[in-house]
Amino acid sequence: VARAKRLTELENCTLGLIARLQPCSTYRIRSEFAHSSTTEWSASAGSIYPLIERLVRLKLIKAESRSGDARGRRDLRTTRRGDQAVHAWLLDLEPRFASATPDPIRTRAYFLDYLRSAADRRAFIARAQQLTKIMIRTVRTETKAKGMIPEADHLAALGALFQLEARLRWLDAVRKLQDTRPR
Amino acid sequence: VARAKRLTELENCTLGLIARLQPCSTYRIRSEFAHSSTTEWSASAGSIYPLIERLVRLKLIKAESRSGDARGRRDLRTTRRGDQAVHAWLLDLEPRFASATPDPIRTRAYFLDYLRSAADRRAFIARAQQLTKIMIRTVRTETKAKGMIPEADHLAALGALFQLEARLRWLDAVRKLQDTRPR
DNA sequence: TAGGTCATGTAACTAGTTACATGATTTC
DNA sequence: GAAATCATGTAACTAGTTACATGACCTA
Repeated sequence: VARAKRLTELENCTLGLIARLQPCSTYRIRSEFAHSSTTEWSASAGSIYPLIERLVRLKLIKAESRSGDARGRRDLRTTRRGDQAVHAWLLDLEPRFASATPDPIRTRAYFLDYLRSAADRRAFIARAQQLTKIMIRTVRTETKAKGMIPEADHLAALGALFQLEARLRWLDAVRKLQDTRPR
Repeated sequence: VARAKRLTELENCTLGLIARLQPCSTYRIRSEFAHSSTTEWSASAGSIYPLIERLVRLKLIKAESRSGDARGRRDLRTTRRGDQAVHAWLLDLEPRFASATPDPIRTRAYFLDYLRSAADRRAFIARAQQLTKIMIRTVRTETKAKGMIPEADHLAALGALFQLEARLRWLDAVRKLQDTRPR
Protein backbone atom coordinates (compact mmCIF):
# COMPACT_ATOMS: atom_id res chain seq x y z
CA VAL A 1 0.00 0.00 0.00
CA ALA A 2 1.38 3.38 -0.98
CA ARG A 3 2.21 5.54 2.00
CA ALA A 4 -0.32 8.40 2.20
CA LYS A 5 1.34 11.51 0.87
CA ARG A 6 1.19 14.73 2.81
CA LEU A 7 -1.39 17.21 1.62
CA THR A 8 -0.15 20.49 0.18
CA GLU A 9 -0.94 23.79 1.88
CA LEU A 10 -3.60 24.49 -0.73
CA GLU A 11 -5.21 21.10 -0.13
CA ASN A 12 -5.20 21.57 3.65
CA CYS A 13 -6.51 25.10 3.35
CA THR A 14 -9.31 23.96 1.02
CA LEU A 15 -10.20 21.20 3.47
CA GLY A 16 -10.37 23.79 6.25
CA LEU A 17 -12.63 26.03 4.16
CA ILE A 18 -14.97 23.10 3.45
CA ALA A 19 -15.07 22.34 7.17
CA ARG A 20 -16.09 25.94 7.82
CA LEU A 21 -18.53 26.50 4.95
CA GLN A 22 -20.11 23.05 4.56
CA PRO A 23 -22.32 22.23 2.82
CA CYS A 24 -20.88 24.22 -0.05
CA SER A 25 -19.93 23.86 -3.71
CA THR A 26 -16.48 23.80 -5.25
CA TYR A 27 -17.43 27.07 -6.90
CA ARG A 28 -18.03 28.65 -3.49
CA ILE A 29 -14.59 27.54 -2.26
CA ARG A 30 -13.05 28.95 -5.39
CA SER A 31 -14.66 32.37 -4.97
CA GLU A 32 -13.58 32.38 -1.33
CA PHE A 33 -9.96 32.12 -2.51
CA ALA A 34 -10.54 34.62 -5.30
CA HIS A 35 -11.79 37.31 -2.91
CA SER A 36 -9.12 36.67 -0.32
CA SER A 37 -6.77 39.60 0.22
CA THR A 38 -3.58 37.56 0.14
CA THR A 39 -2.54 36.57 -3.34
CA GLU A 40 -0.98 33.20 -2.58
CA TRP A 41 -3.42 31.14 -4.65
CA SER A 42 -5.83 32.10 -7.37
CA ALA A 43 -7.24 28.59 -6.84
CA SER A 44 -8.00 28.44 -10.53
CA ALA A 45 -10.53 25.95 -11.82
CA GLY A 46 -7.69 23.89 -13.23
CA SER A 47 -6.28 23.31 -9.75
CA ILE A 48 -9.37 23.25 -7.55
CA TYR A 49 -11.63 20.76 -9.36
CA PRO A 50 -9.01 18.02 -9.60
CA LEU A 51 -8.02 18.80 -5.99
CA ILE A 52 -11.58 18.24 -4.77
CA GLU A 53 -11.64 14.88 -6.55
CA ARG A 54 -8.42 13.92 -4.75
CA LEU A 55 -9.93 14.84 -1.38
CA VAL A 56 -12.98 12.73 -2.19
CA ARG A 57 -10.79 9.77 -3.17
CA LEU A 58 -8.87 10.16 0.09
CA LYS A 59 -12.23 10.10 1.92
CA LEU A 60 -11.49 13.42 3.58
CA ILE A 61 -14.65 14.96 2.13
CA LYS A 62 -17.77 13.63 0.52
CA ALA A 63 -19.54 15.19 -2.44
CA GLU A 64 -23.27 14.77 -2.87
CA SER A 65 -24.95 15.67 -6.14
CA ARG A 66 -28.30 17.36 -5.65
CA SER A 67 -30.82 15.16 -7.36
CA GLY A 68 -32.70 17.05 -10.03
CA ASP A 69 -30.39 20.05 -10.00
CA ALA A 70 -29.92 21.04 -13.60
CA ARG A 71 -26.74 22.97 -12.78
CA GLY A 72 -25.17 19.85 -11.42
CA ARG A 73 -24.30 21.38 -8.06
CA ARG A 74 -22.46 19.20 -5.59
CA ASP A 75 -22.62 19.70 -1.85
CA LEU A 76 -19.25 19.16 -0.21
CA ARG A 77 -18.93 18.09 3.41
CA THR A 78 -15.98 16.94 5.49
CA THR A 79 -15.88 13.38 6.79
CA ARG A 80 -14.69 12.53 10.28
CA ARG A 81 -11.29 11.71 8.75
CA GLY A 82 -11.33 15.14 7.10
CA ASP A 83 -12.00 16.91 10.39
CA GLN A 84 -9.17 14.98 11.99
CA ALA A 85 -6.88 15.97 9.13
CA VAL A 86 -7.68 19.67 9.64
CA HIS A 87 -6.97 19.31 13.34
CA ALA A 88 -3.66 17.54 12.69
CA TRP A 89 -2.65 20.13 10.08
CA LEU A 90 -3.18 22.98 12.53
CA LEU A 91 -1.15 21.36 15.28
CA ASP A 92 1.70 20.36 12.98
CA LEU A 93 3.69 23.59 13.11
CA GLU A 94 7.14 22.93 11.70
CA PRO A 95 10.00 25.32 12.57
CA ARG A 96 10.50 26.30 8.93
CA PHE A 97 6.95 27.70 8.81
CA ALA A 98 8.09 30.39 11.23
CA SER A 99 10.73 31.83 8.90
CA ALA A 100 10.31 35.29 7.46
CA THR A 101 8.16 35.21 4.35
CA PRO A 102 9.53 36.36 0.99
CA ASP A 103 8.54 39.89 0.09
CA PRO A 104 9.06 41.26 -3.44
CA ILE A 105 9.78 44.73 -2.06
CA ARG A 106 12.43 43.43 0.33
CA THR A 107 13.93 41.39 -2.50
CA ARG A 108 14.30 44.51 -4.63
CA ALA A 109 15.60 46.58 -1.73
CA TYR A 110 18.43 44.06 -1.47
CA PHE A 111 19.66 45.41 -4.80
CA LEU A 112 19.03 49.05 -3.91
CA ASP A 113 22.69 49.95 -4.43
CA TYR A 114 22.29 49.01 -8.10
CA LEU A 115 20.09 52.03 -8.68
CA ARG A 116 22.51 54.54 -10.10
CA SER A 117 21.51 57.79 -8.44
CA ALA A 118 20.51 58.70 -4.91
CA ALA A 119 17.38 60.22 -6.46
CA ASP A 120 16.43 56.84 -7.95
CA ARG A 121 16.95 55.18 -4.59
CA ARG A 122 14.81 57.77 -2.83
CA ALA A 123 12.11 57.36 -5.51
CA PHE A 124 12.09 53.60 -5.00
CA ILE A 125 11.67 53.95 -1.24
CA ALA A 126 8.99 56.61 -1.57
CA ARG A 127 6.99 54.49 -4.02
CA ALA A 128 7.31 51.40 -1.84
CA GLN A 129 6.02 53.39 1.12
CA GLN A 130 3.16 54.83 -0.87
CA LEU A 131 2.04 51.44 -2.19
CA THR A 132 2.26 49.92 1.28
CA LYS A 133 0.13 52.73 2.72
CA ILE A 134 -2.50 52.18 0.04
CA MET A 135 -2.51 48.46 0.83
CA ILE A 136 -2.95 49.19 4.54
CA ARG A 137 -6.00 51.33 3.76
CA THR A 138 -7.41 48.55 1.57
CA VAL A 139 -7.04 45.93 4.30
CA ARG A 140 -8.60 48.30 6.85
CA THR A 141 -11.59 48.86 4.56
CA GLU A 142 -12.02 45.13 3.95
CA THR A 143 -12.10 44.52 7.68
CA LYS A 144 -15.26 46.59 7.88
CA ALA A 145 -16.86 44.96 4.82
CA LYS A 146 -19.86 42.67 5.10
CA GLY A 147 -19.95 38.96 4.44
CA MET A 148 -16.97 38.20 6.58
CA ILE A 149 -16.48 35.31 8.94
CA PRO A 150 -16.32 37.57 11.97
CA GLU A 151 -13.54 36.25 14.19
CA ALA A 152 -11.38 34.43 11.65
CA ASP A 153 -11.33 37.13 8.98
CA HIS A 154 -10.70 39.78 11.60
CA LEU A 155 -7.69 37.92 13.00
CA ALA A 156 -6.23 37.30 9.55
CA ALA A 157 -6.71 40.91 8.49
CA LEU A 158 -5.08 42.05 11.73
CA GLY A 159 -2.07 39.83 10.98
CA ALA A 160 -1.75 41.26 7.48
CA LEU A 161 -2.02 44.77 8.92
CA PHE A 162 0.74 44.18 11.48
CA GLN A 163 2.97 42.86 8.70
CA LEU A 164 2.34 45.82 6.40
CA GLU A 165 2.92 48.33 9.19
CA ALA A 166 6.21 46.61 9.99
CA ARG A 167 7.27 47.01 6.36
CA LEU A 168 6.40 50.68 6.51
CA ARG A 169 8.60 51.20 9.57
CA TRP A 170 11.38 49.19 7.94
CA LEU A 171 11.20 51.33 4.78
CA ASP A 172 11.56 54.37 6.99
CA ALA A 173 14.72 52.88 8.51
CA VAL A 174 16.01 52.14 5.01
CA ARG A 175 15.36 55.75 3.98
CA LYS A 176 17.26 57.06 6.98
CA LEU A 177 20.22 54.79 6.24
CA GLN A 178 20.28 56.03 2.65
CA ASP A 179 20.15 59.66 3.73
CA THR A 180 23.05 59.31 6.13
CA ARG A 181 25.27 57.52 3.59
CA PRO A 182 25.07 59.32 0.28
CA ARG A 183 27.65 58.65 -2.42
CA VAL B 1 9.39 38.54 -33.80
CA ALA B 2 8.12 37.13 -30.54
CA ARG B 3 7.55 39.82 -27.94
CA ALA B 4 10.17 39.48 -25.20
CA LYS B 5 8.56 37.78 -22.23
CA ARG B 6 8.92 39.24 -18.79
CA LEU B 7 11.53 37.63 -16.61
CA THR B 8 10.35 35.79 -13.51
CA GLU B 9 11.32 36.99 -10.04
CA LEU B 10 13.90 34.21 -9.82
CA GLU B 11 15.42 35.23 -13.16
CA ASN B 12 15.57 38.89 -12.17
CA CYS B 13 16.99 38.05 -8.78
CA THR B 14 19.65 35.82 -10.34
CA LEU B 15 20.54 38.59 -12.77
CA GLY B 16 20.91 40.96 -9.82
CA LEU B 17 23.17 38.51 -7.99
CA ILE B 18 25.37 38.12 -11.09
CA ALA B 19 25.61 41.91 -11.33
CA ARG B 20 26.77 42.00 -7.71
CA LEU B 21 29.12 39.00 -7.67
CA GLN B 22 30.55 39.04 -11.18
CA PRO B 23 32.64 37.35 -12.33
CA CYS B 24 31.16 34.28 -10.70
CA SER B 25 30.05 30.75 -11.52
CA THR B 26 26.54 29.35 -11.66
CA TYR B 27 27.53 27.23 -8.70
CA ARG B 28 28.33 30.34 -6.68
CA ILE B 29 24.91 31.86 -7.47
CA ARG B 30 23.28 28.63 -6.44
CA SER B 31 25.01 28.49 -3.07
CA GLU B 32 24.10 32.14 -2.51
CA PHE B 33 20.43 31.14 -2.80
CA ALA B 34 20.96 28.01 -0.73
CA HIS B 35 22.40 29.96 2.21
CA SER B 36 19.82 32.72 2.05
CA SER B 37 17.60 32.91 5.12
CA THR B 38 14.35 33.26 3.20
CA THR B 39 13.14 29.98 1.80
CA GLU B 40 11.51 31.25 -1.37
CA TRP B 41 13.79 29.42 -3.77
CA SER B 42 16.11 26.50 -3.31
CA ALA B 43 17.43 27.44 -6.76
CA SER B 44 18.02 23.79 -7.46
CA ALA B 45 20.40 22.78 -10.21
CA GLY B 46 17.43 21.79 -12.33
CA SER B 47 16.16 25.35 -12.36
CA ILE B 48 19.32 27.41 -12.24
CA TYR B 49 21.42 25.90 -15.05
CA PRO B 50 18.69 26.16 -17.69
CA LEU B 51 17.89 29.64 -16.36
CA ILE B 52 21.47 30.79 -16.89
CA GLU B 53 21.33 29.51 -20.48
CA ARG B 54 18.16 31.54 -21.03
CA LEU B 55 19.83 34.69 -19.71
CA VAL B 56 22.78 34.06 -22.06
CA ARG B 57 20.44 33.59 -25.03
CA LEU B 58 18.68 36.84 -24.11
CA LYS B 59 22.10 38.53 -24.07
CA LEU B 60 21.55 39.74 -20.51
CA ILE B 61 24.69 37.98 -19.32
CA LYS B 62 27.71 36.45 -20.99
CA ALA B 63 29.40 33.23 -19.91
CA GLU B 64 33.09 32.73 -20.55
CA SER B 65 34.65 29.30 -20.17
CA ARG B 66 38.07 29.40 -18.59
CA SER B 67 40.45 27.91 -21.11
CA GLY B 68 42.28 24.96 -19.68
CA ASP B 69 40.10 24.64 -16.61
CA ALA B 70 39.44 20.95 -16.13
CA ARG B 71 36.40 21.62 -13.95
CA GLY B 72 34.77 23.48 -16.80
CA ARG B 73 34.13 26.60 -14.76
CA ARG B 74 32.32 29.44 -16.49
CA ASP B 75 32.65 33.08 -15.48
CA LEU B 76 29.34 34.88 -15.67
CA ARG B 77 29.14 38.63 -16.22
CA THR B 78 26.24 40.97 -16.94
CA THR B 79 26.08 42.74 -20.28
CA ARG B 80 25.00 46.36 -20.60
CA ARG B 81 21.51 45.09 -21.49
CA GLY B 82 21.60 42.99 -18.32
CA ASP B 83 22.48 45.96 -16.14
CA GLN B 84 19.64 47.93 -17.71
CA ALA B 85 17.28 45.03 -17.03
CA VAL B 86 18.23 44.99 -13.33
CA HIS B 87 17.66 48.73 -13.15
CA ALA B 88 14.26 48.45 -14.86
CA TRP B 89 13.24 45.56 -12.62
CA LEU B 90 13.96 47.56 -9.48
CA LEU B 91 11.99 50.58 -10.64
CA ASP B 92 9.01 48.56 -11.83
CA LEU B 93 7.15 48.29 -8.52
CA GLU B 94 3.62 47.12 -9.23
CA PRO B 95 0.90 47.76 -6.64
CA ARG B 96 0.28 44.03 -6.14
CA PHE B 97 3.86 43.60 -4.91
CA ALA B 98 2.91 45.66 -1.88
CA SER B 99 0.24 43.25 -0.67
CA ALA B 100 0.71 41.32 2.54
CA THR B 101 2.73 38.19 1.94
CA PRO B 102 1.26 34.75 2.68
CA ASP B 103 2.33 33.33 6.02
CA PRO B 104 1.73 29.66 6.92
CA ILE B 105 1.20 30.58 10.56
CA ARG B 106 -1.40 33.22 9.72
CA THR B 107 -3.10 30.75 7.37
CA ARG B 108 -3.42 28.22 10.19
CA ALA B 109 -4.54 30.84 12.69
CA TYR B 110 -7.44 31.55 10.35
CA PHE B 111 -8.76 28.11 11.28
CA LEU B 112 -7.96 28.47 14.98
CA ASP B 113 -11.61 27.96 15.96
CA TYR B 114 -11.39 24.45 14.49
CA LEU B 115 -9.12 23.37 17.31
CA ARG B 116 -11.51 21.70 19.70
CA SER B 117 -10.32 22.86 23.08
CA ALA B 118 -9.15 26.20 24.45
CA ALA B 119 -6.03 24.34 25.61
CA ASP B 120 -5.24 23.31 22.02
CA ARG B 121 -5.70 26.87 20.86
CA ARG B 122 -3.40 28.19 23.58
CA ALA B 123 -0.83 25.51 22.71
CA PHE B 124 -0.92 26.52 19.04
CA ILE B 125 -0.34 30.18 19.87
CA ALA B 126 2.42 29.38 22.36
CA ARG B 127 4.25 27.19 19.85
CA ALA B 128 3.90 29.79 17.09
CA GLN B 129 5.37 32.40 19.42
CA GLN B 130 8.20 30.13 20.47
CA LEU B 131 9.15 29.25 16.88
CA THR B 132 9.02 32.90 15.86
CA LYS B 133 11.29 33.87 18.74
CA ILE B 134 13.80 31.19 17.73
CA MET B 135 13.71 32.48 14.16
CA ILE B 136 14.33 36.03 15.37
CA ARG B 137 17.41 34.87 17.25
CA THR B 138 18.63 33.03 14.15
CA VAL B 139 18.28 36.11 11.95
CA ARG B 140 20.01 38.26 14.58
CA THR B 141 22.93 35.81 14.70
CA GLU B 142 23.19 35.71 10.91
CA THR B 143 23.41 39.47 10.81
CA LYS B 144 26.62 39.28 12.76
CA ALA B 145 28.03 36.42 10.68
CA LYS B 146 30.98 36.90 8.35
CA GLY B 147 30.93 36.76 4.59
CA MET B 148 28.01 39.09 4.21
CA ILE B 149 27.52 41.83 1.68
CA PRO B 150 27.57 44.51 4.35
CA GLU B 151 24.84 47.01 3.44
CA ALA B 152 22.52 44.82 1.41
CA ASP B 153 22.45 41.81 3.71
CA HIS B 154 22.03 44.06 6.72
CA LEU B 155 19.01 45.81 5.18
CA ALA B 156 17.38 42.52 4.14
CA ALA B 157 17.94 40.96 7.56
CA LEU B 158 16.48 44.07 9.19
CA GLY B 159 13.38 43.74 7.01
CA ALA B 160 12.97 40.10 7.97
CA LEU B 161 13.42 41.02 11.62
CA PHE B 162 10.75 43.73 11.51
CA GLN B 163 8.36 41.24 9.92
CA LEU B 164 9.01 38.53 12.50
CA GLU B 165 8.62 40.96 15.38
CA ALA B 166 5.31 42.12 13.92
CA ARG B 167 4.12 38.52 13.87
CA LEU B 168 5.11 38.13 17.49
CA ARG B 169 3.06 41.16 18.50
CA TRP B 170 0.15 39.92 16.42
CA LEU B 171 0.27 36.50 18.09
CA ASP B 172 0.11 38.28 21.42
CA ALA B 173 -3.03 40.09 20.28
CA VAL B 174 -4.49 36.76 19.12
CA ARG B 175 -3.75 35.24 22.51
CA LYS B 176 -5.48 38.09 24.31
CA LEU B 177 -8.54 37.76 22.07
CA GLN B 178 -8.70 34.04 22.82
CA ASP B 179 -8.39 34.61 26.55
CA THR B 180 -11.21 37.15 26.67
CA ARG B 181 -13.58 34.95 24.65
CA PRO B 182 -13.47 31.41 25.97
CA ARG B 183 -16.18 28.95 25.08
C1' DT C 1 -33.16 39.14 -24.63
C1' DA C 2 -28.61 40.28 -23.35
C1' DG C 3 -25.14 40.09 -20.11
C1' DG C 4 -23.51 38.71 -15.74
C1' DT C 5 -23.03 35.13 -12.37
C1' DC C 6 -23.35 30.23 -10.91
C1' DA C 7 -21.45 25.86 -11.75
C1' DT C 8 -19.02 22.25 -13.82
C1' DG C 9 -14.80 20.63 -15.98
C1' DT C 10 -10.46 19.82 -19.39
C1' DA C 11 -6.00 20.72 -22.17
C1' DA C 12 -1.86 22.84 -22.60
C1' DC C 13 1.42 25.19 -20.27
C1' DT C 14 4.88 27.07 -16.59
C1' DA C 15 8.19 27.45 -13.27
C1' DG C 16 9.85 25.40 -10.31
C1' DT C 17 11.32 20.73 -7.57
C1' DT C 18 13.98 16.14 -6.50
C1' DA C 19 17.09 12.85 -7.74
C1' DC C 20 20.56 11.41 -10.42
C1' DA C 21 25.02 11.41 -13.09
C1' DT C 22 29.78 12.83 -13.96
C1' DG C 23 34.24 14.31 -12.85
C1' DA C 24 37.96 17.65 -10.66
C1' DT C 25 39.86 19.58 -6.48
C1' DT C 26 40.65 20.21 -1.70
C1' DT C 27 41.11 18.77 3.01
C1' DC C 28 41.76 15.69 6.81
C1' DG D 1 43.33 7.71 0.14
C1' DA D 2 38.58 8.81 1.72
C1' DA D 3 35.29 12.22 2.18
C1' DA D 4 33.69 16.67 1.42
C1' DT D 5 33.14 20.31 -1.72
C1' DC D 6 33.35 22.52 -6.33
C1' DA D 7 31.32 22.41 -10.71
C1' DT D 8 28.63 21.00 -14.47
C1' DG D 9 24.30 19.26 -16.26
C1' DT D 10 19.79 16.18 -17.39
C1' DA D 11 15.24 13.47 -16.71
C1' DA D 12 11.18 12.88 -14.48
C1' DC D 13 8.09 14.96 -11.67
C1' DT D 14 4.87 18.46 -9.12
C1' DA D 15 1.72 21.80 -8.14
C1' DG D 16 0.12 25.06 -9.67
C1' DT D 17 -1.43 28.52 -13.84
C1' DT D 18 -4.21 30.35 -18.11
C1' DA D 19 -7.49 29.72 -21.40
C1' DC D 20 -11.11 27.41 -23.07
C1' DA D 21 -15.71 24.93 -23.24
C1' DT D 22 -20.41 23.99 -21.75
C1' DG D 23 -24.75 25.07 -19.93
C1' DA D 24 -28.30 26.86 -16.26
C1' DC D 25 -30.12 30.75 -13.79
C1' DC D 26 -30.96 35.61 -12.72
C1' DT D 27 -31.74 40.43 -13.41
C1' DA D 28 -32.23 44.95 -15.88
